This record gives sequence, C-alpha cells and structure tokens, in this order.
Amino acid sequence: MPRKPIARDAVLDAFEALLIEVGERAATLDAVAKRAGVSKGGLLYHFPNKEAMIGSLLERMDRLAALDIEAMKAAPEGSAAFFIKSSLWADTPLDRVFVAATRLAEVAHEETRRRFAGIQQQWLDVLAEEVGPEMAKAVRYMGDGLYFNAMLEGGAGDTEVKASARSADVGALLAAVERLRG
Amino acid sequence: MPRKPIARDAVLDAFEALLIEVGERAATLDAVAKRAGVSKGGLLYHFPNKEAMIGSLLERMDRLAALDIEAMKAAPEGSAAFFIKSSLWADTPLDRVFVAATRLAEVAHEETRRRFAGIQQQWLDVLAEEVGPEMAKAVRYMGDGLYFNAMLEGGAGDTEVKASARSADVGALLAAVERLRG
DNA sequence: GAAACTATACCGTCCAGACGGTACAGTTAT
DNA sequence: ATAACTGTACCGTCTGGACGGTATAGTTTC
Repeated sequence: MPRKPIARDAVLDAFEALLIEVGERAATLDAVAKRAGVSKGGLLYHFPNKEAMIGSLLERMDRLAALDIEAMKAAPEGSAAFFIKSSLWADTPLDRVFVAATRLAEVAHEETRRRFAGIQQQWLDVLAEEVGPEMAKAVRYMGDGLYFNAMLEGGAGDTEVKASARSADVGALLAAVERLRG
Repeated sequence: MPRKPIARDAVLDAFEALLIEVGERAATLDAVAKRAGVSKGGLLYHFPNKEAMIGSLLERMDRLAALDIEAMKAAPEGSAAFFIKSSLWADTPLDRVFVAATRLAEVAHEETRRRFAGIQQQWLDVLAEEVGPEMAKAVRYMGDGLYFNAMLEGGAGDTEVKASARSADVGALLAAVERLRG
C-alpha cells in the first residue's frame, strides 16, 4: 500500500482558511502551500492546477451540504428553525466551506455559482414543505442575510465578539419565524 | 476655461460595471481604462492609484446611501416595506455601487467593510423606529439576503429573467413584513 | 495658456504553472 | 532475505505573463 496523501486534505483546509480570512486575491498557490506546510511542487502534485483545487473544494461543499439537508429534514424543531440556527456562523465545516466558496462566487467563478444555486434550491424545497412556498422565501432570505454578514466580516477583527453579537440576532430571527409560521 | 473632466465619471462608471460583471480580479486598471474609453495615462491622471479610485467609489456609495435613507424615512408605505422593495436589484445607481463595493469587501478590503457596517447600522436604526429593534433585524436580514443573491448572480446570464424571478419574491417578503408588523 | 487628456515605453513585483529532482513504501525476482 | 525495481508523495527552482504604477512627450479643448 502506498503512503497516505495527508497533504491533500491539509492543502484543501489551508485553501479554505485563506479564502475566509484574506479573500480570494490573497489565496495564491504559494500562500496555500505555505499555510498547509507543503511545498508548492507538492501542492501541484495533488492538484494539477488551481481550478482542480477549486473543484475539490466544491465537491467538499456538496458533500457537506447534502448531509445538512438531511439533518434539516429530520430536525425535531422544524426545518425553518433549524435552518436559521445553522445559518449562523458557528465555524462548522459546512460554514467554512460555504463562506470560502462565496469568495469564489464573488470573483465571478461560474461553476461555483451554479453549485450555490443548486444547494439554495434544495433548502428552499425543504422549507416550503414546512411553511409553504411564500414564507419559505422569507426564511431563506433571512438565512442568506446571515451568511452575507458572516462573509462581510470574514476573518477580520475580533471573531468572538462578532459571533456573540450575531447569536443574539438569531433569537430575533427565530421569533420572526414563529410569527411567520403562526 | 479648462475642459470638464468628463472622463472621471466615465472611469468610475466603468470600474463599477467591471466589478459587478466580472469581479474584482478582472477589474484591472487596463480593463477599466479600456471600458471607459480612456487611456491608462488618462485614468491615472484623475486617480493617482487604484486605492484612490476605490475611495471615490466609496464616496459615491455614501452619498447615494444617505439619499436612500432620507427617502426611506419619508416613505409613505413605511420604512420596512420601502427597504424590502429597494433591496431588490433594480439596476439603480445605489444598487450598482452597492454590489460593486461588495466585491471589494469580499476581497477583504477593510475600509469598504467599515463603510458597509456604517450604512447597515443606519438602516437598522430607521427600521427599528417602525417595527421595533427585534423585528428590524429580521427585516434587515431579509434585505441583506436579497443583496446576497443579487451579488451571487452578478452580471452573468440572463439578467432580465433573474430580475423578474426575484421581483416575484418581493411579494412574498412584503407579505412576511406585514405579518411581522402586525 | 493651461487643464484635460492620448499614446507608449518601461520597471518591479507577483503569480500560475512547468520541470527536474529526491525520499521512501511496497513489490518482485532471486 | 535481500537486492533491484516501481510508483507515490513530495521538494526547490525557474519562466513567462500580467498587473500596478511611473515617466514623458505630444495633442485637443476651453
């Protein structure tokens, strides 16, 4: 059996972290390799080019999103409440890959945008089963707004403070969801 | 009398358009000059460097946002309904500069992020006067979600189709706002 | 006559990617 | 069992191109 490609995941993690913290512009191959503790040559061994690296990150996103949608369907508190809660930045693997991918979509990366649209549609479908198609949109836009703000904050400043400030907002949103459902 | 600096606004418009349509990465000085129908030298005559150009764009945003907030306060249908409607992508000057600036915030441009936070706070304050601080957050997140989606779509694909699809969503959001207010 | 440009040449830096090499785990032939 | 071989998993360096910015000489418009 050949050695395990431990560097592969390390590279993907580093790429993700740099996208979140310093944006797409600064997530260069050199920077990713350095952060992953790998040489640039080693990085390019696993991912023949940058596009391939992005492709692997998107696969990771699809995989995690599929799990999230399953959990959402099965959530005892209802899919809408689950959705709002999980839209809050909590540094989960899904949160991370999502914000990282947003950085790519922002630079007009078409494939990334397509994947996003697909996942959002799935969320909407599940929400619509619980609160109807109209209110589902309201709920989804609230969640999107939460992501939008997480993305704007990025890695800058005091993450702790901002996270707790936003978790207070979730209470308000859950109350709003209750009203919308009633 | 010297000629009027018509190129200045043309450059800013071109920069804005490129940010929206092809992202920050592709909005290079050469590309901006070409799109504005101006030589690179001419561009740099008005803006000594790229940062200065960004600064001017942010000034434009602040100016337009201030007008919007005044209109919001004076809106007969209420500030919340006005806010939701105006969060829809309608290709207005404010919409354009806002999405363009989002592209900069996404690449971790700190000054841009600060300006955003300031404007968002003002919106929240006005909304809170009408629907209270809790529901104001719900409304603002919905608006943010609308912007988030406009931003993800960018200039790619059929803008007409997507705009009309989203304007249908606004009906749902306005209904949601009604419920939240009641 | 001066502001508002055009046009072009150039510099330093950074980046994606190519390339040639090395270390070593596992396999096969003896 | 061990020497010879094979393929995977890397490392370090180099190159070509793009980008931000400088410089400068000339041209148009008011």
